[in-house]
Amino acid sequence: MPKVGMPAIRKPQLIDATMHTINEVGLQKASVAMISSYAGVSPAIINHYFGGKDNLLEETMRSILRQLSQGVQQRLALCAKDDVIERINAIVAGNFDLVQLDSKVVKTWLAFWAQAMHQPKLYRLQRVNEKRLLSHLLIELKRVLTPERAKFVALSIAALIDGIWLRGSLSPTGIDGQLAQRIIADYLEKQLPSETVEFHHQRQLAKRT
Amino acid sequence: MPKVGMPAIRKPQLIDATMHTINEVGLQKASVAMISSYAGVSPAIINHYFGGKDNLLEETMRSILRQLSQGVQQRLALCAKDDVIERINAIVAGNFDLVQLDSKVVKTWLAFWAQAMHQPKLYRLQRVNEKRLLSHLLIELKRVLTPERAKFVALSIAALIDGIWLRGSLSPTGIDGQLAQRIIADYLEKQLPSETVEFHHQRQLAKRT
Amino acid sequence: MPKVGMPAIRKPQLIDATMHTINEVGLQKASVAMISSYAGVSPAIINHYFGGKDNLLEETMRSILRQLSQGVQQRLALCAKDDVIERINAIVAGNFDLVQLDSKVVKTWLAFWAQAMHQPKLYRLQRVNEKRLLSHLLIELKRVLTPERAKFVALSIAALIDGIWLRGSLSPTGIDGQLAQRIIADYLEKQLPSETVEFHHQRQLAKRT
Amino acid sequence: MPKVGMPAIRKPQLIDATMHTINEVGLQKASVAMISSYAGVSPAIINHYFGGKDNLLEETMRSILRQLSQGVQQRLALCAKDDVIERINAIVAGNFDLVQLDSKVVKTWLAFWAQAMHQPKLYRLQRVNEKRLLSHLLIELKRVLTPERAKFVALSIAALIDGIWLRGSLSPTGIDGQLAQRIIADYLEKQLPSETVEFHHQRQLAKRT
DNA sequence: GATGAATGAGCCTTCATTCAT
DNA sequence: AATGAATGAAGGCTCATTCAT
Repeated sequence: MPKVGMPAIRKPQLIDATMHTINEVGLQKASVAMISSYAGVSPAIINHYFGGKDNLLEETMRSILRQLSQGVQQRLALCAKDDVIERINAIVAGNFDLVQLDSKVVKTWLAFWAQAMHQPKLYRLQRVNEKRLLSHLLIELKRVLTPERAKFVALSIAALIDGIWLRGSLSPTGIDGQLAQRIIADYLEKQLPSETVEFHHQRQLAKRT
Repeated sequence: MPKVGMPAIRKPQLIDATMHTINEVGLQKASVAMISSYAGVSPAIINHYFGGKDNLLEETMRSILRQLSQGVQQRLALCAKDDVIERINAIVAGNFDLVQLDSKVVKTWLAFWAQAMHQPKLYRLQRVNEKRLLSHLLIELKRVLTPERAKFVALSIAALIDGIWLRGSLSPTGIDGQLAQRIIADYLEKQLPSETVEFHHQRQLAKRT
Repeated sequence: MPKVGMPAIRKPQLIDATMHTINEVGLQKASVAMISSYAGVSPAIINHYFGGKDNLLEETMRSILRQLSQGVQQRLALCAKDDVIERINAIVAGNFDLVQLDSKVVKTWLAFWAQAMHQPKLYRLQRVNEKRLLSHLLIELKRVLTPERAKFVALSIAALIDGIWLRGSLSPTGIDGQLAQRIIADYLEKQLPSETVEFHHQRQLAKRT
Repeated sequence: MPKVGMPAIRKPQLIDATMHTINEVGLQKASVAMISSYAGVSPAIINHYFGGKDNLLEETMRSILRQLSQGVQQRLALCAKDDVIERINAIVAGNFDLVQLDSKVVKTWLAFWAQAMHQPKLYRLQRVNEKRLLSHLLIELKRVLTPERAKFVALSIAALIDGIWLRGSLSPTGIDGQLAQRIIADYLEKQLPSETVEFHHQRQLAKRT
């Protein structure tokens, strides 16, 4: 009987090695030889477990997106159903989760974003993710704004999230998640009806006591 | 008897071919063979004029940044010195110039952005550009906001610009420059002192008559 | 507690899988992975039972040759000892046995023939087989022809057998065993002494009544 | 200006190296590295001139078939139009031309024959060649035999040619072209009408005086 | 100035085989 | 007995670059 359960060990190990390698040298130079050598295994292992480099890359992207999605879902689950601002803050916080701000993850993500334009599979993954963010935001905003205005604000917030993230990715100091949340909170206060804002503030005060 | 002035012909020709090729197949697969074949010349030409592929890529990035910079400068020159909003609108418009929204340019830029993280020369170019945008915005905002607040708003606008641009780059319908300008104008109205906004609106009305 | 008698099950199973795979993708692409996967077992099994791919291939060739030899022997055993033509027909029929005309067998054989030139073990197998055919033919022909003439005719018949087989191997309609037997019977009638031919015809007539 | 006319030098050189290598180690082990090393050039050259190994192999097969075809055509051109036997002998002689009997060519051909079953391009080449031989023979035979009988005899001669060739390919002494011609001449004498045979013999006698 | 020839390094992948379980 | 894990070697191919012409 052979060693069993290795896939469950090797797959995440190789995905991590992939992100590590992309972080170090970039996607272009991230060869299977480099990735596998970082993982301390033979290059052939990648084909054994993923059936090719492309699949490994796709699974790596998928892994990042899964983590992002989970981070948002978990935060939303902890929120009150009726505090729109709190819920949007949760969505934003999920997108600036510490895991997502790790240099390894940031560079991998950006590399895939550029790559996605020329690789249908990655493109689809990216699009799904992009639409999910918008959809999450819209669900909340529609409760306090007209549909048209809700869409406008959702687009703005999504743009702020991605913009801050993109600019931070290139900054030597990395992405400032706290600043991101402040910027977006500030934006929200000015866009949402005052009752919504008031309601949120009072809930926050209540929490602290 | 060498033909004179060839560099002035060949260099832009090859830079254009580079963008075209990146647009078609992505940076990863954009080989010198492909680029030169699109330009209708021999691969050796690239080394002749640029001394290597890396330099060609750098010059291509430089060319895009130069165009961007010029677009902003030209628009600013046409603005009143004292209408902050008009000037910021000009900066935004420059960043969403039709030339910059061309698929060729968008994909090339994004490719370089991802690449910049692992290539010092490109990194420096990108940083300069990034700071220039912020600096342009700050100059205007500081005239109507506290330094601290000005920085906060400048970062937000820069994020909105890059975020809209990034999200649009992946969208099948491309980047919607008009929407971008509306989102940012809306943001400005809510962030700037009411006198500043009033002043701008009256100038606009005056212009039309 | 090892299962006993497994070799007797596994070996033919793997030999059959080998022929099947060669039939499907050719000898070049018939990897142990493919062969074992068709057999529904692990690739390591092949080394277990045959000690390597080369041995498996050799055993496969041996298996085909054994079947061929048996087919001829069985047919000869049913013949009258003194009817030369009937006996030669039996030899020919053995070489065009339905088992030997199966696409799997034909392609495997041809692949080995080409291979034999560069692999001593296969070469020896092939030579033995080749000589056996000639020898079988000579034994019969020498009873009715001069030794010199017998050799000449034996070579011709062997060539006809192999030629028809080879040409048929490439034909989309496969090998026409019936036509082969007619061609060779026709050839024999013109090469053998008329008494021999007469004797054969009368025996055939006698059989039917 | 670059070196010109290299393709005309390199292509035959590489095709020759291919046959040489197949002769030495067989098609399976004939890697581009080996072939190019024998030709004294870099492996990349093969891609430069043939665009891949497959094309090189195909061109090699084509080259052999072209030579065969030319050998037959040239011999036919020297024959009297009305001497059927002489013409068939010419066809046979063309197939047993010294060039075609070279070990290099024989092994290459056999390798391709086996390969052809799994590679459409080679298959087509082989089929064309096979049909051409039959067609050449039929043209002559139909002038002296009924269509049905002509086809029967043509198939027989083609089988004899291929069979003698195939058996000789495996023989340590190589292919005996002279014996082949004697066997087929003998066959013809017994299959063709006596006038045809007579006419041929008298022409031969006349030639010698 | 411009080119096709030529190359060496590197990449992804396949594969026969070994090994621990 | 049988297997999946794992590997090192090798294969075909791409590519940026150099060079003679």
